[in-house]
Parts: sequence; C-alpha cells; structure tokens
Amino acid sequence: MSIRHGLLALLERGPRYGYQLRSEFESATGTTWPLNVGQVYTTLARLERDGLVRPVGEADADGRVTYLITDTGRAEVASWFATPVQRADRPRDELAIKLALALTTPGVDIRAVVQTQRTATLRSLQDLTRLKVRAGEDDHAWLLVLEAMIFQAEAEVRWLDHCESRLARLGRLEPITEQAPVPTRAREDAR
Amino acid sequence: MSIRHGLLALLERGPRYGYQLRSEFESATGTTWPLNVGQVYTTLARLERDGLVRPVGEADADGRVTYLITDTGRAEVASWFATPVQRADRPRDELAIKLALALTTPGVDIRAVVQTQRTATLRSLQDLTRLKVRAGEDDHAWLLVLEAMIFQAEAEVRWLDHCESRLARLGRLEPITEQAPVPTRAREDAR
DNA sequence: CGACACATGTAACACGTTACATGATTTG
DNA sequence: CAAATCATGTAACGTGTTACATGTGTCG
Repeated sequence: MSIRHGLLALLERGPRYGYQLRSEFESATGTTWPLNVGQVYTTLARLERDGLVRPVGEADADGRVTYLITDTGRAEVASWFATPVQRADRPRDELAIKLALALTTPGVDIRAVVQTQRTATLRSLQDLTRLKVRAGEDDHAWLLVLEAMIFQAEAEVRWLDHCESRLARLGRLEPITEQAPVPTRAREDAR
Repeated sequence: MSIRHGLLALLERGPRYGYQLRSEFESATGTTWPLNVGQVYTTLARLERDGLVRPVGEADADGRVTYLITDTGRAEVASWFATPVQRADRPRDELAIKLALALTTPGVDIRAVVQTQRTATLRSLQDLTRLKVRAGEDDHAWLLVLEAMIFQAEAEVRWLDHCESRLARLGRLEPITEQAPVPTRAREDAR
C-alpha cells in the first residue's frame, strides 16, 4: 500500500495529474524506487473507485487530467501518518526465510549463503555511502531515504556476522555435514 | 516470492503434502509469519503449472496429496540459495516513504510521526527481546529469524533518532511553518 | 454429540508490475 | 525530420491473501 498512500499524500498538497505524480513521487524518495507511469494511472483509478480522489472534469488543453483528494482521502492520509508501521504490516523478510531454510535444507552450504549475501550487502552499502557523499545537503527527503537504507544494510551485515559466529560455534560442536556424507545417513543424502 | 521459494525449499527435503508444508514453513520461521493453508494450495498449483513440482498420483487413504520437486525445481532452489537478495529486489520501504513524504506535506507534524513510530518500534523491540529470552537455545531457525527482526528494529530506532536530531537542526535554522501559511503562497495553500 | 484438528481445494480480490497503444509537443 | 519527452490509458499477469465449502477423524 506504499504507492497508494504515497500518491494520496502527494495529492494532499494540491491538485495533481498522473504524470506529475510520478515525477514527484520519484523525486520525493530520491529516485530510489522508480515508478512505472502506468502504475500511477491504475492506482489513481483504484483510489477513485474507493472515493479517495476525484478527477476534476475532463482532460485540459494539454491532455492533462487533474485529480483532487476528497475528504475521505484526506482522512485516510491523516490516519496513515498517525498510525505507526507495525512489524506485522511488513512483508515477509525474504532473506531471513532463506537463511532459516538454508539452515535445515540438506545439501545447502549455509556458510556460503551467508558469505555471498554479506559480500552483496557490503557492496550495496558502499554504493549507498558513495551516493550519500555525492548527495547535496539540501535534499532532505532523499537523505532520509538514503540513510534508512544505509542503516538497514549495516544492520544486515551485523546480523550476518552474528549468524556466522553462531554457525561457527555450532560447527565446532557438530561438524559440518554439507558435502561429505555422514556415515549413518549416507543413503538419504545421496542424489 | 518468499512463499514460493520457501515451499520449494521444503520440498527439496523430500515429498510433502500441503497441510504438512504449512506447519513446516511456520515452524521453520518460528511462526513469525503465519501462513494461510489456502495459500499453500494456490502456491502449489502455481509451482506445478511452472513445472517445479509434481503431484505423486492421487490423494492417499487419508486424503493427502503428496508433491515431489522436479529437477527444474531443484535447480530453482539452488539458484535461490546461491543468489543474494539485492536491494532492488526488496519491496518499497513503507516507513521511509512515509517519512520522506511527511517531510514535505503541509499540515503534517513530522516530529510527531517520528515519535509515534519510535514508540511502536521500541515496544515491538521489547516484545522480540522477551521472546528471545523465552526461546530455547535449540531452535536455531527461530533464533535466526528473531534476531533478524531484532537487528532491524534496533536499526530502525537508530534511524529514527538520527532523523529526529536532523529535524531538530533544521528546526533551529528554519522555524516550523506547519499551520501558519507562508505569505507568498497563501492562496495556493488554502482549501 | 459437539468441537476441534486434519486435509484439500476454489473463488474472488488486492496490489504491484510490465508491455503495449496512442497521440501531442518539443528539440537537436 | 527524427528522436525524445510529455501525457494518458488498457490488458494481462504475478504473487499474496482471505473467505468459503467440503469432508474425515478424534476426543472429551
């Protein structure tokens, strides 16, 4: 529901038309998440269906169709800003699921998975840092988003390191079974 | 694609039936993300459609329909584990979008938004910590997921604090305009 | 017997996403 | 003139999600 609410929030600043909404959404989030124009129109149609926005007449001379936010829409935005994002609202964390399953899937070298991810995360962390250095002090919105991603990436690296050390501890207690089949389960492991 | 890949990974451990997949998925991720049974069946149908799994005959005496992973499916799982989760793969960060938009939406008190979120995040951080204390040392998968969420929540709090101090700095330089309209644009702001 | 867990499945819808079609206007 | 940008829109599909229908077995 990010786009839906995002567009609605932009419409609270005043009447907008579709194409404009796309560029404003992208610039407001530092072009971090590119937005296909088509999606603006589908989303606007859904917002209209739900009575949160309303087109103002037909297309103007330049072919622009302007939308207005309704009172219902305004209430929706207010409630969006007033309500914190809960843990349960968020989509499932694909990386966490991947590692949790890698842990107990035979034939998968979880240490390798962790290492590969760590490298990738570190690289994107560098990219983000480079972007931040290049970013001006003026674009607060972009800095906000950039830093959100930096903090997340840092946390991810820390978590991966934490996983690795835990795995190392486990490995010492219970030697790795990955490639070399454990005698008692050799038949099962074979493919 | 988390569920899709998750179920596929479970099927790589051996033949499974739908109901079983749900409980294994939930226990493998510490019941963090409850999974509607119906979704297992829709996902299985899609996996079958794409040739990644294959039902083994009809339902057995207990009405169970067992599924097997195919070679294509096995390749898909391997590629899933081998490929890191990139930044661009992730869904848009709703919280980041919200704050970025709150920053420039007139009439929205962004400091309040940050504070509300901070409180909520802190509370869920406490819940998670409590869960971790209660969790046994044995369930590695759950610990993994739990700690992922803890690290994320901690990062979120740090980020929110960072935002707040930046806002405080901005506020000192450029007093808040929220309710009082800026003279030169008063007409536009009026509704 | 009634409630509950086990077990499968379908219909309907939400949002997000892309590819495509169409046309006006600007600009090198 | 050709290419790019501006501008709208639709069709089609993907995953995720819920609500519902259906039936068996078990246990207090």
